[in-house]
Amino acid sequence: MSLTHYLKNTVPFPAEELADIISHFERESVQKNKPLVREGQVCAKLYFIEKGVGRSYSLKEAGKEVTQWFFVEGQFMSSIESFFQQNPSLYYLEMLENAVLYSITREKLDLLFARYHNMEKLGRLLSTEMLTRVANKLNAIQFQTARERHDYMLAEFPNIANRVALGHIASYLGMTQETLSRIRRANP
Amino acid sequence: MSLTHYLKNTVPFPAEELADIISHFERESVQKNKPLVREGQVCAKLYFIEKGVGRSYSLKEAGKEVTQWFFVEGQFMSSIESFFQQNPSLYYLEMLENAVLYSITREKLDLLFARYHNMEKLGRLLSTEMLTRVANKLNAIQFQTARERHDYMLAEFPNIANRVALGHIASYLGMTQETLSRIRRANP
DNA sequence: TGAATTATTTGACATAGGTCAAAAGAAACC
DNA sequence: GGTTTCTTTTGACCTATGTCAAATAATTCA
Repeated sequence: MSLTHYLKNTVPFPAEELADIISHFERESVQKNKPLVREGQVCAKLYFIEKGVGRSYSLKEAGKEVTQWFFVEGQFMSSIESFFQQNPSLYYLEMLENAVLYSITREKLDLLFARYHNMEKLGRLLSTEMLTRVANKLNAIQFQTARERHDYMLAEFPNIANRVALGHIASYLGMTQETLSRIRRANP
Repeated sequence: MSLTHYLKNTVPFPAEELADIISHFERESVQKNKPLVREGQVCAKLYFIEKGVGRSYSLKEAGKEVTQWFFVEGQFMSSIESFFQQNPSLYYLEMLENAVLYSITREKLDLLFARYHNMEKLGRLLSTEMLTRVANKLNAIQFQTARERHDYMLAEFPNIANRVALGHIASYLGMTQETLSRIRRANP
């Protein structure tokens, strides 16, 4: 889904606002597995994914990678707390496939928030939506068994199973890859 | 903390905007343990807590209550997804102490969002802040041991331990009350 | 294509935290 | 103030999922 399309569908921007907003984004082609942000850096940009899948992850003891979130086409991607609070990021951000992104810096975004009431509304709606998604995952992680969490994931990210490594999904779901592998075997 | 004070501290509202905004809220004294919202109802109001502690919780098998979140003085409280998406609430909402709240309906809030760009910004900032909090809890629940989660809770809700029942805190932290009791004994 | 690398599956065993039951302590109420 | 009710603690035992290690399977790339 294109950025223009996405914006129009979310808030009814007048054409000239839309054009100005889009003009503040920059198109980027990025290669898979090249970190967009590293842990400890302040995340400088908010990305919109036109094509590709991305993830945020962190390194635990013994260099073990733990995936925190997946981002797919038609979604915004960032190390959200870092980008909005300008704190050092707790996560790495990378694309898992060669991808096409549209990026915007914090300054430009703030300018757009201040300039257009509609844009501020978009920001509010996106935050609220993300809040709902994170709350859903929290619910899954806190109250569901490994198998139920696997089902939650299929609903939240349909078809991601075919695009990303089992180990990434397992850590996203808070289980080992051995456990996920056994669940897949048991679930037809 | 009063609502006026809180609003002023978050976004620099001109005095007349502030007065108009405040006038759309209603002061309510509510008794402890009386549900403000029941599971399955659409949550009609957003509350600001001037005095008291509240929680959201749901009923699991065998009528077991599971606390999902705590809300303290100077915070907004609601069944957030229900209030903003107008879906049936997944949770009950109640105060755990006799309390003083300021409430606003969705219609009035939407009117304020549309009327004042500043208000939209407040909404965005609150969403983002809540998102950060939920993400922090998710991180704790997913990656930390029972003992570390207990420490996370002390940081997120300092001093709540003295105000609410151990069983409520245990279920909030995703552990049994027996486990929380043993942690408290072990941690001086 | 075939060797090297990386990802997934399988098996044997360990453990944090759960469950169930009962005792001890607090709080509420007549 | 003593009885009832609710909350917290303690103990014995159990289980879902983790850990470690090794065997397959799938990808990558010379």
